[in-house]
Amino acid sequence: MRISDMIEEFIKELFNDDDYIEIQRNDLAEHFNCVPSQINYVISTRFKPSQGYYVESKRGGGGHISIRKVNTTKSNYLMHAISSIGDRISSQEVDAFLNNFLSFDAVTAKEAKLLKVATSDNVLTIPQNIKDEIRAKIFKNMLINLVDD
Amino acid sequence: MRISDMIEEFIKELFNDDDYIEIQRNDLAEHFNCVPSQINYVISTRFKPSQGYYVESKRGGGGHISIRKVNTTKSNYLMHAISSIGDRISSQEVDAFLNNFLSFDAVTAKEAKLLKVATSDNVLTIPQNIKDEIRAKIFKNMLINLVDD
DNA sequence: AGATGTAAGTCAAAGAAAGTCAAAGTCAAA
DNA sequence: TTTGACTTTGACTTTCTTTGACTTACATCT
Repeated sequence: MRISDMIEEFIKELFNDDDYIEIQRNDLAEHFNCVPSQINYVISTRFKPSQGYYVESKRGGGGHISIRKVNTTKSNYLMHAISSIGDRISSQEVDAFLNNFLSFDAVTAKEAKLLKVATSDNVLTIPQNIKDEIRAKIFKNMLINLVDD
Repeated sequence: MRISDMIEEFIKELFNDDDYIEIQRNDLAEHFNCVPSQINYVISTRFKPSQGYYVESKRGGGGHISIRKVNTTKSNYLMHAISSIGDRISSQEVDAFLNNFLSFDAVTAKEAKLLKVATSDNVLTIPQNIKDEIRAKIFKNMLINLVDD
């Protein structure tokens, strides 16, 4: 397992029932025996706003990185997500959305699987320049069908 | 015996009782003393949805190829349909399939809706010459994920 | 205020895997 | 014996991760 994945997992476990945590970048890096900037990498790839997290930080003495889980109500969740998706989306971003949808029970596991497959890179073997655009269309249109039923 | 056949066999043996495996492309290539792209060849010719497999992969450090197998022993209705679909399919044909699936209760109404949307002409705004091909890929890959075993 | 130490941020290079595509090879069937 | 489908190979590309040198911001103590 990649070190980044372990760090991600570790951070996610820190949210115990709370929706807010603070971490020390250097401590965490030391704990995982990696360079501090690896923490930044993990945060910027796995705790983006599109993944349902809001991150702030403070430098200097007593500095820290704080991460807040943004939660919206289940009912608004999908609609909100749909409108936040632009004209293009990568498959990693789709994954991130799906993880959130699942943790908020906004979709079922089976639905998530279908959403993922229909938008996956392996399946969407079309030219790069239109891939993310088509993916966004498929994704959004499928999601619309999952809103209120 | 062809090297591709040996690789195919080897991979199939990795599913021990499980229906999910992860492989390292380079390791496997080394094990068989072949170029890594040979693995891609084997996977794309022998582990297609019509053969009951769903494939995903990740590049970069810690990357891998994952293959999920659908248990087709009880000659599932959907499975049968999947293998009957060729490399291309029109949206009318999709509709016909969906109607059948629904009347046989092979999929739920919601699932049918998702299948339809993901493969519809309105959503799949890509060049005519590849449209039916991509539609077939999306359709088959979604279906393989609905086959429950 | 200025100096000093403590944290976090940035960015690009290096490394690790997998993907693509087309040329060349093989082999059986027509 | 030619053809065409299938296989093998390798050069090149893309994606993701790890690492480290350097920068910026904040806090505290003279």
